[in-house]
Amino acid sequence: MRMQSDKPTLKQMAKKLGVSTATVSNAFNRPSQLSRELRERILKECMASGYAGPNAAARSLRTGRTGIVGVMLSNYLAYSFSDPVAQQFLQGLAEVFEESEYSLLVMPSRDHVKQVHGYESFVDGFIVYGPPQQQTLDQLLLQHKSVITVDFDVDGFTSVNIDNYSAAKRCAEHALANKDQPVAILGLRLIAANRVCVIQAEELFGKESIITIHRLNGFLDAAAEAGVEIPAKRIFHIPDNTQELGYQAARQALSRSPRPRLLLCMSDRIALAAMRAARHMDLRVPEDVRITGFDDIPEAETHNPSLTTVHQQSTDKGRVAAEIFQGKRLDKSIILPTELIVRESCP
Amino acid sequence: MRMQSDKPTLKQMAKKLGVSTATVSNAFNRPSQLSRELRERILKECMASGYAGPNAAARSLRTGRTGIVGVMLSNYLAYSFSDPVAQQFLQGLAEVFEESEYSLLVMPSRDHVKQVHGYESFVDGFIVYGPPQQQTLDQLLLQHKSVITVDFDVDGFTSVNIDNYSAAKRCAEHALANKDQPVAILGLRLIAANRVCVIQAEELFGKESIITIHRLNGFLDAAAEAGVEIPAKRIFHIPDNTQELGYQAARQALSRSPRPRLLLCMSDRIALAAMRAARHMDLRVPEDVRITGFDDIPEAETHNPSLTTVHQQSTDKGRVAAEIFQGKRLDKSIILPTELIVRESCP
DNA sequence: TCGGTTATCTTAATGCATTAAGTTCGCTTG
DNA sequence: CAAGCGAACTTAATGCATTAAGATAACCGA
Repeated sequence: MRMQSDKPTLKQMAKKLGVSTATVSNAFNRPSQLSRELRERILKECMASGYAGPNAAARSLRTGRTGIVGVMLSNYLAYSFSDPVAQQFLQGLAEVFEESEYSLLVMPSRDHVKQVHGYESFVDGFIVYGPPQQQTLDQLLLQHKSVITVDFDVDGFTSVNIDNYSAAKRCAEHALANKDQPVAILGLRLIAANRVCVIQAEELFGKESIITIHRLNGFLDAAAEAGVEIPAKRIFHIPDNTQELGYQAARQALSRSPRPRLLLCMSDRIALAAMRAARHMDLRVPEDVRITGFDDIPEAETHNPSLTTVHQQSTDKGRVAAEIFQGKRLDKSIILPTELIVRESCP
Repeated sequence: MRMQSDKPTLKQMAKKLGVSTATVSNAFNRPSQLSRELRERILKECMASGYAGPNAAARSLRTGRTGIVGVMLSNYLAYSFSDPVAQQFLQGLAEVFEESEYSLLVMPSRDHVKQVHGYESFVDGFIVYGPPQQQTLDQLLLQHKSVITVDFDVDGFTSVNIDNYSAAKRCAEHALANKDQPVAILGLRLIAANRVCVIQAEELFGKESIITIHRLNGFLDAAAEAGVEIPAKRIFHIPDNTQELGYQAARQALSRSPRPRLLLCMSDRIALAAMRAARHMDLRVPEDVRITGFDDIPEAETHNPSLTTVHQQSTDKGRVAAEIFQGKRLDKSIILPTELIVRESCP
């Protein structure tokens, strides 16, 4: 196959300059290996000839590294870029990787086929944020590159995570202390359905690895211990962490009779949407309905009323993942702390 | 140099399977070129042997493409991921590229040296968001790959932009209609200083290519036409689009005597910070001070009081850039429309 | 039965650069 | 002055896969 472009190659430059390829290569990569004058002459000529430096693919082929980290986001990219928690995570990642030689290759993990047989395997390793499909995981295992998983655990990979169960339980314990009933749960990605709905208890089997299930169990165990029953038909499944879907679910939940007096939400976004829904239904928060969130995104504090929620260090998750990836930390897997933040929405 | 890893290669797999390398390659890339049974046998054996597919660097070396788009953000990555406008832009990009074969390699454009001699040149082309250093631009020109610039224009590159001058002018015309004086401008990245300060008129020379200068000129021309004077010492430079810096600048501006009765801000983030500053100084918006923004980020609408601002289609910027990049649009450079949105902060 | 397809696989040229090891040569040093 | 050394280059092996073109055998229609 002929290259359509007529970009010069290192070899051509060497010939034109009357030096060896090694010397041209060194001019770009190891300045100490040649005289200053020659190096300058080479760089000047390259610039003049439109040679922008060694071909990255060829270089990588030789050296075996690319300087690129794959960031696999367990959702559509467009979605991830709009999610406050994912944004904070990316910020943390970027902060650390930016200081090293690494660039970030962001990719969604939905479509496993493209990813693994595709050009994405350029990367030196992966940071996997949220659980991808099993098939994608298998492929990742095959690549034997370094892989850090975030917000889920898989045997054989180092992970960065929080204790979702305990955090959720702690939050629910606080919220349930006032004995308000009934209680509804606005849950995120509990089952496979792609619309808002209540769940069937048996649908949850075999999904123990998902963080939202951990949170659900935390809620339910706290309820059980408090002697409060939360039937499956008061547990709502929301397929994605968006305002719109959260609003929808909240309206449904708040329309049930008897009306819930406490909404346990699995994310701040959902909780904020629920507050909006409550306002539109002329319900006061917290007087008529108490609401708790999860994540502690910036708006949780500034919103009126402010949101009682579980604080998690999303930015640190990114930082830590990046540091472990680069071997700047000795930890194997790590569990970051969380903290219950009590504010106005559920005092 | 010996590879430390013992990953199998396509050649080794071919040998082990007793077929040619071409056949193994075809098993991965062109299924129609071999029998179903053989293909399955090959893929199975590869999986079993831990061969995850053709080496991306080698493949790319042959084919000349990588399936990766470089997204060059004119700032620190961590910053860009936190900026609402950049986020929307990235969403738009992601939406379109996600549907094609492309992955996104995000990189900051601060440190030009690494970028261009580095592994980043893997990409098939660049989307450059915001103006990078001149040196980076020169390097980009050298690479003769396809380059789309966003929010700035450079000869030889296709661009996606808005008419910052007219939009700002239109906004200022509206705001100045009520003759409130004095007026201060909270400007973004007008000069090189890395702290909040007022500008010296002569510092602006030679920076005509920057969008914030266009906005500034729009503000100033509207003021001139309205017969309002805005001296340099009432034009504030804010080095980055953050709440904190915006707040700082707003406090400074509102502390001047006589106190400004109108703040023209170059971004919504700054404007929102200014509203916070005003509140902390017991000033009512818009009664005591009117405030306008730029961008129309989501919070502009939900904030109380809501923000008068210039709406720009940030997500579309990303979409359009991605489409042009892929040749799905015939446009050369394009100017997206903007719209003045009058809300409570400056009715 | 025979030339012509088709399906299936192989041969071998090629893409571009890195780098360990080797060569020159001028210069220091005992 | 011979040996030794360092600076400045060159040689050549190597990394891994793609793909046009060729080979082979089975199959097809007349």
